[in-house]
Amino acid sequence: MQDVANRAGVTKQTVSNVVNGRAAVRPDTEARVRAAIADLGYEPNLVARSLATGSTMTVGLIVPTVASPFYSEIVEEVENVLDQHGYHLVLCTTRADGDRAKRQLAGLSSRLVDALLIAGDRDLTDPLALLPDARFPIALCAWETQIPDSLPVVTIDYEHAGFLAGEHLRSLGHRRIAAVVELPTHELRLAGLRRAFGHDKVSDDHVFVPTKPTPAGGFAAAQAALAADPELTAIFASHDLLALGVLEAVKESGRSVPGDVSVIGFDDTAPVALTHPALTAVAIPSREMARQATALLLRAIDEGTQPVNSAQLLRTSLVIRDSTGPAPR
Amino acid sequence: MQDVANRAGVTKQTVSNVVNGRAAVRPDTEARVRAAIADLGYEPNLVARSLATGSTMTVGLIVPTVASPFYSEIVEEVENVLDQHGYHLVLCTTRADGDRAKRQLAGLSSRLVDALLIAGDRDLTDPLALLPDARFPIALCAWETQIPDSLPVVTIDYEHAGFLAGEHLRSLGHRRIAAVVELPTHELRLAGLRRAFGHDKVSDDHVFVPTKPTPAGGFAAAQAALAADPELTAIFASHDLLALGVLEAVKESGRSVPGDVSVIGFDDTAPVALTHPALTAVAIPSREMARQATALLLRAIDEGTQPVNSAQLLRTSLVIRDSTGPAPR
DNA sequence: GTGAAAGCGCTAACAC
DNA sequence: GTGTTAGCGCTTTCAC
Repeated sequence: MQDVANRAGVTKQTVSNVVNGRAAVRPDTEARVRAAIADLGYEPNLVARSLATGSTMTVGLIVPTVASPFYSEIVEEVENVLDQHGYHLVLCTTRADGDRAKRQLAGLSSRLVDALLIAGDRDLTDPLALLPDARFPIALCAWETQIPDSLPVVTIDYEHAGFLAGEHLRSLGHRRIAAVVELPTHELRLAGLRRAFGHDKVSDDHVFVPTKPTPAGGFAAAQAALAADPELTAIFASHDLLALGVLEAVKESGRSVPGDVSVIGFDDTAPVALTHPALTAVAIPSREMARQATALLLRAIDEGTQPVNSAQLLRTSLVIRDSTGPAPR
Repeated sequence: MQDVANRAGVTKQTVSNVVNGRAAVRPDTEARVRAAIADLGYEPNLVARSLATGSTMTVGLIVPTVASPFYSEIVEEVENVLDQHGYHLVLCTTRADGDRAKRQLAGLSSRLVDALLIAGDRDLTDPLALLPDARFPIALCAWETQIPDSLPVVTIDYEHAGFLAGEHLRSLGHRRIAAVVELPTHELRLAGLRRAFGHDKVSDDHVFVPTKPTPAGGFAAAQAALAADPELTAIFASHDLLALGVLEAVKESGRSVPGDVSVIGFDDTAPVALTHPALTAVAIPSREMARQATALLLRAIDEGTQPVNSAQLLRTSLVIRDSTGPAPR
């Protein structure tokens, strides 16, 4: 920068003004400076700028994984918003590894980021205690388990979403159902389902916990469910990837969907609209959550305050497609 | 830091030594410093450290998208390797937007990152000219179109991979096939397919370009293919997501897979092993590419040199599952 | 083993 | 409009 200043016959400060378009600079001076910048191939050092300004123009995002449509949609949406505002994204995936999550949290805490968004409570329920004293804004999104009231959060009412799914199945006449549910992560979804049916109708022996959060996991769990009760007429899956596997398992067993067995998913991410039959699912506004949470953080950065500490619950809705129908007689 | 030093009755330098475990510090001094750190809740400012050391412990990754299993696997693998070495990941997705890609490139160029990995050439073939003069290591991976010889790259022989798929189908007796191919992105894959069959066997009117790189896109393209030539016995899809849609479209048309029509995919990402029938696919070692490219960069950072400029081609293989079989008579 | 001084490259605040 | 001065929080070098 000093070199540029020398070459243009000005001071560093003027170069800075030109680069940042901040103060008014006389056109001919600006031209000289720009010429010098071009000649020398000068590019400002953002680290130095960050040290001087105290802002890194970077936001951290912690997600459980990126290899699931739900979270990859969130990542993309967050990055969209950040990009629009000139911010960069530091991505951390926790991968069901609490230690890793803690390590990442510590790493980001040291002023590498201007704000932090934590999406999904899978691996980070505990270390959250560390957070409230951070010196940058933090927000949570897609938070399912006990919502800490020390931090702002944008999420949905997962219990209600589960209830919606249950109500839909119940109103179609289903009485004998199974649930393929990741536990304890998705226990609220299950609780909602049970509220719709009455707890006894979805007793523990009709709840199947997949070994992996993948279609394969859902497939195996659904096979177990059908083996345990061949008479069941509907299966609830606690998220879309599981539902994909459930759908296959039901079809594989020779049953028709939804003629013999109805299948309902959860999240309504992009891939499920194309299954055959197209999957009915509770739609979670993941992109909207990501947008709002990110906006919350950017506003907080702007105003130099902690974000308003509120719990914002977005609405969920049921997207009825072709995988659910009336219970067979 | 000065506060900590005062409280412990030492200088900033000693605090620095303690924090970094660098020089030898007398145990009692260290204890006093650590106590002061704990009391004051001191955390080192990484930005200041970066300015002093010239290293940000951050690597940039540019990918077309994160909402596809192929790239999300790469992102996860890169982050794994970085995490192991104490590095952070700055993620940029280009989203089929050349301008956005250019902007991000420019943003990262200004010493925010210690190295840059560009995976996938979808949106960044052009601005690559800007790169060679960057002052940090850069590497490419999963590069399909003309490989620039100014930068190191870890990729596969896409033409050969396409050839493998073609050979497989040909050896099963298929003669009348269609290809669902993203163009121009995947033209090498198509070229390989054609080399196996002879160009005339996969003429342009048997090539269908999906409107979107999703299962839905593959579904529509396969429907068009089947409508155009109801007699075809095999369909090649230029990547897995398309193959998922192709599979559905074939089944939907009342044909059996692989009895009537064989389907072969490309990439062999996790989801395809669970389709029914399980998808045969050319396996691309995406995680291995990501690992090697990342390792290349970390080594270059370590040694303070540009990475060795080589084109490394990993091997591909065919994973034969249940979606391909002998051509019907 | 610890301290003192200098500097990383930039911006902020004010004087001219 | 532009120059001057100070300082962001750390590491580096070298003297002690």
